[in-house]
This record gives sequence, structure tokens and C-alpha cells, in this order.
Amino acid sequence: MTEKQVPKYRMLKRELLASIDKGELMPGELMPSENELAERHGLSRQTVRQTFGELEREGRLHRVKGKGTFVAEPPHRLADDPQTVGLITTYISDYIFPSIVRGVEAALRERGYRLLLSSTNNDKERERESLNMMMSQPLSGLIVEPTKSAEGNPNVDCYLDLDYRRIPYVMINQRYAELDCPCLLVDDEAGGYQAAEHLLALGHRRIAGFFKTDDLQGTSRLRGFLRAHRDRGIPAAPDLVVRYTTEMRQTAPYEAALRLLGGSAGERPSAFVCYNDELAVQLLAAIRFAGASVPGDVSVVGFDDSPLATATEVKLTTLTHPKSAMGADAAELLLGLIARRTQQPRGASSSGKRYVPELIVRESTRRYQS
Amino acid sequence: MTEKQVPKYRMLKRELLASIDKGELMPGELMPSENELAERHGLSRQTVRQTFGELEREGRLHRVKGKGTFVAEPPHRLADDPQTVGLITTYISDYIFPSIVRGVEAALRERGYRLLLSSTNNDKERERESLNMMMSQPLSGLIVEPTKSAEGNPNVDCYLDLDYRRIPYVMINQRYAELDCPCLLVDDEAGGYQAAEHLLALGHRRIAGFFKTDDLQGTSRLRGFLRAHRDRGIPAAPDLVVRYTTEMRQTAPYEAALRLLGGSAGERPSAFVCYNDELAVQLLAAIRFAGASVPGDVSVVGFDDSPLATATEVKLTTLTHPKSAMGADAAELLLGLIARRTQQPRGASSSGKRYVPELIVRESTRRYQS
DNA sequence: ATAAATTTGTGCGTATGTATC
DNA sequence: GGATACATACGCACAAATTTA
Repeated sequence: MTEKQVPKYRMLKRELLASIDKGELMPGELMPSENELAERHGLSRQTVRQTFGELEREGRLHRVKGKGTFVAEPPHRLADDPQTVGLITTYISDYIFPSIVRGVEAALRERGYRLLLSSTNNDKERERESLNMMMSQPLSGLIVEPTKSAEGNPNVDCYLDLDYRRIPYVMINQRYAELDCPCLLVDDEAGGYQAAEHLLALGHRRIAGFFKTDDLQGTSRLRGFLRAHRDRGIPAAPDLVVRYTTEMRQTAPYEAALRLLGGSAGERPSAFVCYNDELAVQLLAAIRFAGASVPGDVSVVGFDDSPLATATEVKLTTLTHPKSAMGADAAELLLGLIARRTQQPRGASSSGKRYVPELIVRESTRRYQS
Repeated sequence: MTEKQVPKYRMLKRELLASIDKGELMPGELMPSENELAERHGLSRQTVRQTFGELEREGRLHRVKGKGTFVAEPPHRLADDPQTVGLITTYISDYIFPSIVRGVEAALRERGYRLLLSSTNNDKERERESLNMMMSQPLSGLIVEPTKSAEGNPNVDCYLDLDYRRIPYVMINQRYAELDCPCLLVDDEAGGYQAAEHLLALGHRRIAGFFKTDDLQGTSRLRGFLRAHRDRGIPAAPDLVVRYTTEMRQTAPYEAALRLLGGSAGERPSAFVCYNDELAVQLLAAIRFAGASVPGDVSVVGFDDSPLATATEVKLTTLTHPKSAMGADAAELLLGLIARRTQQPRGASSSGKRYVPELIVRESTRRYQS
């Protein structure tokens, strides 16, 4: 009179779940076929199917037509409730940043994380807004490209708050000096060094350098540029080093280039090292406007191997930037920190990664001809 | 011989969901009984049960033994809205997409909304993943660039679910034919028309057209291109129309261009209309390789006024694309829908926006000289 | 209050389609 | 091609809950 409370398909379900929990059925293992289970338990195949159906809905089984039914892998905890990672960059649409974003997005998706994106337009106020917006809801981690890293960091309190809340974050391209967090960056000094050395080896002696010095990338590249000169015993002429800031970037370097090219034959530089490819393309136009040719009269080296480098008539000699690989690495590193967050009491962390740029020689540089 | 792709119980499911969505079946209402539905549709009761089973799992129906089956109440959204908006595009890092993303991000930030970003890489499976990931947590609205819109939409159920949950969404660039949602797009046919007309007005008579025809933009641009010829009474030579697909885009158009340029003087085209700027840049290289010059021997028109258009030696004549403005408009439109969401009982919606591209004449086109 | 009718839940049998090996 | 496995589809019978006469 009583035992009919529990339907047969529920009984079978209980039994199978018990088998899985006891380890008799291991994840990934092939289950007995529907017909076999039906016969063994004295049930019809339809009843077994009903059991399998429920177990599949609950994520315990995985059915493949033509192959069979398998015990599901134990869920990557939290995988069914996607977590969110924030990314804050200076720009979104320009230059190499789209590639970085893509790398981050691809790596996050692969691991089931969602991407919250925000940009600062190189404005520290907006960096603060972005940080607050990101943290207004639960966040698993954060990837940040610092804004004007050479000019100090008024938003330290936000980052300290992240530490306090045990939300891991990593920085890319550069790191705020005040913060000790993992960072992925390009060895910019080595890059500046290689650029100058390449030109010096080609016989160039008067090499102009154009560097944006409101971020650490620019100052590092300049440092490498100067060190290469020093190592060769060739002094870098102070009038050939042009420093500028983000705000001046549309006009100042262009005008400086025209001024330099308008000088007397002895003063005129025979090569330009540019802060990045974007500037290099600008200066190509300046050189053409001045009636000179690349690389005939002036050799040009860019930075970052951006899409611009090969879109121009004269394809640019430049230095590589990992771009999407850096984005993917940053995401991987961050996910690692998130996974270890609970255990590790802090410290022993950091590290990160330093990429050594490679010189790509294209058409914009050639041996100096007097 | 094809219609057997969709099982009967799925067909019924789709039909019932449509009825619910159209308001024919109101929440809380009693559904027809299993037997009645079976008889009415010429199905067995078991098949109807399978449909009901899925719908119950998905929370759309509620079954009570002995009483009947009811339409479930829509979940109570609102309340703690996170103010997050999702954006799903085909690509992130290429071409004009970074600008679109930037436009969306800027508009959202201004209104205090956060941006969840995901890309599909032109893969419908990944579109589905992205949709699920986005909807795994509360979402205010969604902006979608359809993936291969010309090839049908296997993810309709996801979008219907959005409707059901009263989450507004808008589409950009294209719209899935099955869905009646607001959409922002460029009048591509007008663009193709303008491109051809510009060249015809310059005296060109043999104009080659290169169009990617696996998406709606390409076919529309081609249509406009042909219509311009027809309106002028100048037939477009079939051998001058080159069609290609995404997969062939790295080689086929380049080789076709070389082949055309290698023809006899009478056959050789004097102008190229290109599907977009990316292709135009490729063909610039082909033209240079063939020993011809732009615009001296061949005029070239691109599309979308991408950054590539002005990065080249010969700056491209091209047609505008709103890019970041479209992104911003999409965000604004969506935020408007979000604000009105509660009141409007559905319908009276849609609209959207259609942008008419403008021709920008730069250096890559000139009057035909025999 | 009881019986009948209705509706969903459980269980089984059969047949055919389709993917995989 | 054949064998095997799951997917779809239809059929029937009875149980349990609810409503109605």
C-alpha cells in the first residue's frame, strides 16, 4: 500500500546518483546504454530515458546521439554562474588597443568569464569614474592600463580598496609606481635601445628622437635611445630629442620635424626614432611635406608594429608589441590570481611578465648615404 | 525533403511561445489540455507532453496535476537594476568595430551604465554563448551586431527570451529578418550607387566592382553599383564584377584584380569600386604590383572611411560610415527603450535609424583620361 | 457525499530516424 | 554496410489530483 510513493524513474535516478557519488561511475565514463539499464532493472527503455532526461537537465549526465550517455564532468565551480572581470584601458578604438581588448575577451570567454569594458581617454578623473563603476557590483578581478603613468596616481585609494576587498588586479603596459601588483609590460628601454642601435649600425649619426614623456613607456624608450648612443660613444644631440605630451601630440612633433628638416645640411637629421607608429605615420607626412623621401633622405623607425605600420606606402621598420597576446596573458594571470585568491594570504604574488620587443626591418630604414 | 530538420515538438514549442509573446496566451491563463492540443494539431499526447516538459523546465509553463497547465508569470525584473548593457559584435579589434565599441562605451558611461562586451568571430555558436553569458546576470539591455544575418538565425529562442524578460535590444549594421526590433544601419545600396555614379561622372566606363557577397552589406552595395550603371544606360560588364566570400578575401580579389589589369587596353578597367577600405588597400598593392598607378591609371573607391583610408600614400576616396556615432546612437536608443520599458505593453516600438553614406573625394579617384 | 469526467503523472510497447563507430 | 546508441513519435493503460454534476 505504501511503497508506491516513489516512481520507478526516481528510484533509478537515486541509484545512479549514488553510484556517481560513490565513485563507481567516474566523470567522463560511458554509462550503460538505455536498453541495457532497462533490461537490467526490469524497466522499459522509456522509463530509463525519463531518468536520464532529468539527470541531463541537472548537469549530471551528458548524452550524445549515436555514441552514448556519459557521466558529466564535475562542474567547474561557479562556471554555471559566470563571473565578471573588468578591463580599463586608456583608449578603445585606436592603435593597438583593440587587439589588446580582443586578447582579453578571447581568454576570458574561454574560461566562462564576462568582460566589463571601460576607457579613460587618458584622463585620470575618468579612470576614477571607471573604477567606481566597475566596483559598483561584484567583480572577480580587474585589468588596468594606467593613465599617464609618469605623472603620479591620484586614484591610489581606489586600488587600495581593491586590495582590501581582496579583488585581484593586474596592470598592463605600465604600472603605477606606488602599487605593487603584477604587471605585464614591454621592455621599452630595450626597444628604444634597439631602434637607435639599428640606425647607428646603418651609419646614421644625427638621429632625431620623438618621445611622449607623460607616460613611462615614452621615458623608457627615450632612456634606451640615449643609452644606445652612449654605448657607441656617439652623443645624442640635445636639439634632436623632441619631448611632447598627449595634448600636444597632434601638432608639436610635426612642427618640430619640419623645423629639424629645414635646418642646414650639417644639422639635418638623417633618421627619426618615433615614440610609436602613429607618430611615425604623422612624421612620414611631415617628411613628404618637407620635400624629402623615406627612406632615401630620412630613415624612420616606429614602435608597436601596429596595423598602421604596413598600411602606409613605405612600410615601417618598427618594434613588436605583443598586443592580443599581452591581453590574453593578462587575463590568464588574473584568472590564476582569482583561483588562488581564497587560499593565499597575500604576498608571494606579483611577478607578471616582461616582453622583449623585436625589431622588424621593413622599408622605412636604409644605410646612411652622405 | 528539408523540413524534417525541426521536430514536431519543437514546432509546437515555437508556436506556443509565439502565442504567449503575442499576448494570445496571457500569464496565469489556463492552457488547452494536453489531449486537446494533441487532437487540434494532429499529434499524440506524448508529443505535446514533451513540448510542455521543455517549456516547464524553462519556466514558461506551470503544470498542476489534476488541474491543468498554466502560462507562467513573467519573472519580476526591475528593482535592483544593475545598469549594465551588453554589446555583442562580430569582431572587436578590426576595422571600424573598435570605433563602434568606443561610441557605445562613451554614450553608456555618460549615462552611468556599464558595458559588457563580447564578440562572436562570425560564429553563430559563439553568439549563442555570448547571449547566455550576458543573460546569466541581470541586464538592462543589449546591443547586437548580427552574425551572418543572411544565413538564418538559430538563436531566435534567445531573442524571444529577451522579449519575454522585457529586456530591450537593438541591432546595428543589420537585422535578423525573423526579429522585429529597432535597428541602425547604413543605406548600403545608396552607397554603392554613389560610388559608381562618382566614377561614371568622371568619365570612367569600365568600372570593376569587388563585393563580398556573403553578407547583406555586400549584396546591397553591389545592387546600388549595378543600378547606377543602369540609370546611366551604361551596362556593367559581367567580367568586371568580382564576388567573393569572407574565406576567400585574402587572395581571390587580389588575383582577380591582377587578372583584370593584365588584360588588353580595351578590356582593362579604369576604376575599382571596393567592398570596403580594407579591400581597397589590398587592391592598391595589386595595382602597384601590376605596374600601374593610382589614380593615374586606375581610380579606386573604398567604403566605410576607415582609418586605413587616410593611412595610405594615396588617400582613399570612400563612403562614410557613422562608426562611433552609430554606436552612440544605438546606446541612446537602447537607453530610451529601457526607460520606457515598464509602461509600454509592447508594439509601437521599432523605428531605429538609417544613415545615408556620404562620398568623400580624396586622392584615389580622378577624371578618366584615355 | 458520491460518482463521473477531466487533467496531469507514471509506465510500457513499438516503430522509425539519425549520428557514430 | 552493419551494429549500436540516442532522438523522435505514436499508441495504450492506469494512477492521482481536481472539478463538476
